[in-house]
Amino acid sequence: MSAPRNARQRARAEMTREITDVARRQLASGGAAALSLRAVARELDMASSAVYRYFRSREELLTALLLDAFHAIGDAAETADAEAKQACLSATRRWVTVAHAVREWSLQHRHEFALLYGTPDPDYAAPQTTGTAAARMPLTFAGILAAAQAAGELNPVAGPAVDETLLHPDARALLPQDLPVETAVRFAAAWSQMVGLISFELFGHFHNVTLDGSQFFDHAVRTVAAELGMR
Amino acid sequence: MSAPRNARQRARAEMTREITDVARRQLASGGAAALSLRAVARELDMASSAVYRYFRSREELLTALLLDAFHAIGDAAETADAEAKQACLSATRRWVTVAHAVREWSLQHRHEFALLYGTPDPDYAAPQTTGTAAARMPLTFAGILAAAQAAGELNPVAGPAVDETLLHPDARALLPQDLPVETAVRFAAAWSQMVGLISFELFGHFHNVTLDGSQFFDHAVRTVAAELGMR
DNA sequence: TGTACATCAGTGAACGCGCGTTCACTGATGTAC
DNA sequence: TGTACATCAGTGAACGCGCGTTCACTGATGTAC
Repeated sequence: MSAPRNARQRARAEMTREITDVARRQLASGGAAALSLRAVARELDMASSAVYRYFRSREELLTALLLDAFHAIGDAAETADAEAKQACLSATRRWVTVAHAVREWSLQHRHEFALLYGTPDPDYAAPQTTGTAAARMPLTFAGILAAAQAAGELNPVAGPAVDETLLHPDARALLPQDLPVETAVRFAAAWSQMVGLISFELFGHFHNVTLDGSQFFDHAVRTVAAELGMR
Repeated sequence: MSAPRNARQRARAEMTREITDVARRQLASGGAAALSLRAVARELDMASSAVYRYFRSREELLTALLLDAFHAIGDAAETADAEAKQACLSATRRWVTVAHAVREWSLQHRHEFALLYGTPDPDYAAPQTTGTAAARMPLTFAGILAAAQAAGELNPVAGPAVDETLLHPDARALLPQDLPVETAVRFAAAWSQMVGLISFELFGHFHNVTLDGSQFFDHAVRTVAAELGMR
């Protein structure tokens, strides 16, 4: 992962970037199913076989796009959170701000969002380990909750008791160890429901539900944040 | 829509059913993208062109499957609700029971669920009007909320004020006119979040969140029901 | 009841399309002496 | 600095695949007289 040393390596890095850029555009306009190596090569005026110098298969190219997208949505969340933090917003308002940023990114990158959180492509087995990329967005929300707790601004929530084993250790690890497990479970549900809401809107299932997706989302997210016990 | 009169019409009805059955099986095993008229014809030992006597295009066949699936998930919800009603369960328990029934159907029919609530297929424009089919499942939940209200067992919910225009008239129409708009909005959000949770689990995004999808879902749905003000 | 005609299910070949991937190759860039 | 060899980007043809849809046709079923 060191910097490219000579002309050949620089050219290689640039070509790789051009290929993923074109591929991302094609993904954006027609979804993962519409992404074809041949079409990418065509747009770059090269033989389709040449792409194989850069990616061993269509699957490997898709994986690169998947990782990029995880980082992009993570960036969107982190950037919005940094601004919210600087503006000294309350935990609830930070949460809502970041949620809107994630929704906006998703609206502007529907097919990339679909690649991350939509119906999986039966012909494409997403890699088991997406490293830290996939965790960045949820981790941003976890950070907000953690900050609220650290500041002693987290009200305990009422609700059914839950078992420690309900949460996956990986999910538990995102959150402070001293956070009550009830709150941790609520957090996981809140995050899932938020992403679920975005899917719903993106995939067109809101047409008969609300006339104002943004306001509806705002309301839902605000409610969820309150129920997490944040101020 | 009258009963078939003669042998030819009976044969036609039966053949149509056979085609949709085979198509549904193929949809179930590989998703909408993997459904091909040629494969269906092959499985039925007929020329691929023969299918065109029954469906004018692949799209028309998919639409038939879509409608079937809406009815099937509606059936699952209504059947569970009828049992819950007969067992005189509380509104909350009715809600949770039906939610589990919907989840179970979805787990057993992943690809059909994906057709209804997953990433839309760019090559397939789902019909604008799915008639009453699509409404059956949400309507079942609306009925539970309405019954709770009619019985005076609905606590008012606290939360941000909302505008009447936030909800689509179609969604509003599912619910009693005298239901507070705040509750109506919460209902819409609750239903969307529930379907969103199911998508999430089905599409494999829960692997790192929970170890027990059913229990996690139970917890989330129970919480949501409580927040709707049901007992 | 029988005949003439219309309807319609099903056939098989064909059209035109695009895909992922492989392979032997050419020619340019990089490296070791 | 120059030469010999190795590395590697890119080419173009080919393989093998499957798809949706159309079309002229055959032969069976249904209908009107």
